[in-house]
Amino acid sequence: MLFFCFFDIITACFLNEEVMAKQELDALQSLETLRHSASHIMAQAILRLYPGSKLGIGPAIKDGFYYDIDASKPVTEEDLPRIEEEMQKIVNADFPFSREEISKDKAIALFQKMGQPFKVELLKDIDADKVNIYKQGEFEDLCRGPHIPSTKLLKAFKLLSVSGAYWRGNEKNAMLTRIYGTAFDNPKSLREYLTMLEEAKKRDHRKLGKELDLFSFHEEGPGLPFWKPKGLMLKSLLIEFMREQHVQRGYVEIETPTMLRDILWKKSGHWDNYRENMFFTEKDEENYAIKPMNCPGGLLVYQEEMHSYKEMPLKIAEFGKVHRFERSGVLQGLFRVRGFTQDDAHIFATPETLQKSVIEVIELVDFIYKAFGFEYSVELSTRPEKSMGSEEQWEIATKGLRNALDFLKIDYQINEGDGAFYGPKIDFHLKDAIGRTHQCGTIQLDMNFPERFDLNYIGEDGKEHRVIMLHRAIYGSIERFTGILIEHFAGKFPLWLSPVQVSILPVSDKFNDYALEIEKLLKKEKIRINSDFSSEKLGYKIRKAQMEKTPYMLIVGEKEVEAKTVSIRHREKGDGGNLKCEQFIAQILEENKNRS
RNA sequence: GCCACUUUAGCUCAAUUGGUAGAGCAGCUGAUUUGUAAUCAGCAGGUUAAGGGUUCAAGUCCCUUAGGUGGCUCCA
Repeated sequence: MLFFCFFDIITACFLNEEVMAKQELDALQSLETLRHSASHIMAQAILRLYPGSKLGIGPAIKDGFYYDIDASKPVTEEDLPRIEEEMQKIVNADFPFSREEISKDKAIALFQKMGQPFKVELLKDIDADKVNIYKQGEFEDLCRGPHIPSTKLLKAFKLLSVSGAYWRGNEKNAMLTRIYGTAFDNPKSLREYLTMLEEAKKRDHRKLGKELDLFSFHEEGPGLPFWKPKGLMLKSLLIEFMREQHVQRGYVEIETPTMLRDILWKKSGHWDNYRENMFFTEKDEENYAIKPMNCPGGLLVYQEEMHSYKEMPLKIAEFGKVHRFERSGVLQGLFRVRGFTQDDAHIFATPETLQKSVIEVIELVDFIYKAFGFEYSVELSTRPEKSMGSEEQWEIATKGLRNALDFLKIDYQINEGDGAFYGPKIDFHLKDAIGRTHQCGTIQLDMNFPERFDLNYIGEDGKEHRVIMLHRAIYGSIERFTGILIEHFAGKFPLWLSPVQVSILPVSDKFNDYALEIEKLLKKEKIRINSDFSSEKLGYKIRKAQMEKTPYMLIVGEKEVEAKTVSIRHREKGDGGNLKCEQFIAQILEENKNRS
């Protein structure tokens, strides 16, 4: 079908048969090609409007494309419409994309002459004799291709934002201007994508956090969230949910100090490897570090006594508040903060109990994520270049994780060389209501700490053995997870998570007493309620409760007082008729219990 | 940290080319006693993020600081 018209002609001829075979993949590929061509067209437009600009790279990315440019004049978001107009002219001109293969030396000379130093630098790094030059109209660019046959095929595009980006991502290099855009093969898809972006903006947890009065930030503490009553309720409920699971699954819980002397951090290796990200404080000539992780403190607890293989796996949880110095530019709402609570746990295992322990954690992750309606994907990361331990240790450790995944028949992707320096790990990426993914849960096998802290247990043979240690977090950062939940539910939390579950709305203050009676009954059942005794009309009270996204509204007036009932209004289903108060309580308790 | 943008009442936003800072909502007071998404009236609310400069005159132009937003290899 339409697929190959998006390929550059030569490639298309080559791939013709295969293309037919793998339509889906090729649809993706054609979109990628289209976007890549869009980035070339944008570069052409920019060179027209900003002559003398130097081009970096301009790839297609997941949802669009970008081009990095050292612009001759600063480019701001206000300039984007003009650039779009110029791009449209290029599209209308129907320039064919043509490919030419030339020698690398010739290409270097060509781009030198064109005054494109970044391209020259790229060329010098290319390990081939021949390179491709793509041309459309007066514009030519070094490019692997493929491209669409003609500029006219770019039917739906939009430039989105301008930002800074270091040349080749290195802070020591020049800062270029990166212009982001997106393109689709039809206007409808583009519209849908832009609508999705709008939708994402509406459910931005920073916006909803303010509107729903959940949390705040202050200049006095950049990256340090303040939890307000309703937000803290959310956070506490998440912790409570996890604690219930801990009890079910044989965890114990501890709490270790927020700050500990530097000697600990020197021993743990944080002093050498993580100091840049830590906060420090000093008193009586002693240096203290505010903990960026809970593990070293937890290890001191482990070390307090002898451990037997009989207690393994030993599962020690800690909802620890950690602080990390994140660079000011990377802070982002609750997603990236400097102080956060982890649902941390350390599991100490023997080689015999390792696999079982991993399986248990994976099952817990599955249970928790499903409770929120998240789908998720799993990644296994293996030994990186710079790492500690023997090949054999890594082999056993990685196999332990892999066997657990295989045992549970879980699909996972392998990230070769992406593990931590101290061990392999399994990461969980959850998918939210509008298709975005977030990395949250992690299981990391640690071969470093048991060595450094000489952590042992007494085996069946009466001898000391090195213990195996797992770090695990399921929410990850509770702050971040809360942010994700806010966006996932767009602020409409399920009943069990709603800070206010029921609003009681008397039709007029004549019925306040009856409302108070109902309130009492609900409070007894620990239902979180909020009554509106203001002298406003019912419509106003409903609107207010509705905007606060309260799941249930109970309207009480003359009819209800007489019949001893409540009129139920659900935030989405609307008027739900009248029920006896006890009936409503039974219903809501059931819903609450099921976390549905 | 770096690049660009940004910061006006508690919140959302106005304020011609530089010429006395406004509105809605929220708050408070009063009236109203209300039936499924906003009752009416009045009051109060600001060193325009902070500091400096240019100017007869700065919310508006320039500089510094702080906060926020979008980004900072998804590798021709």
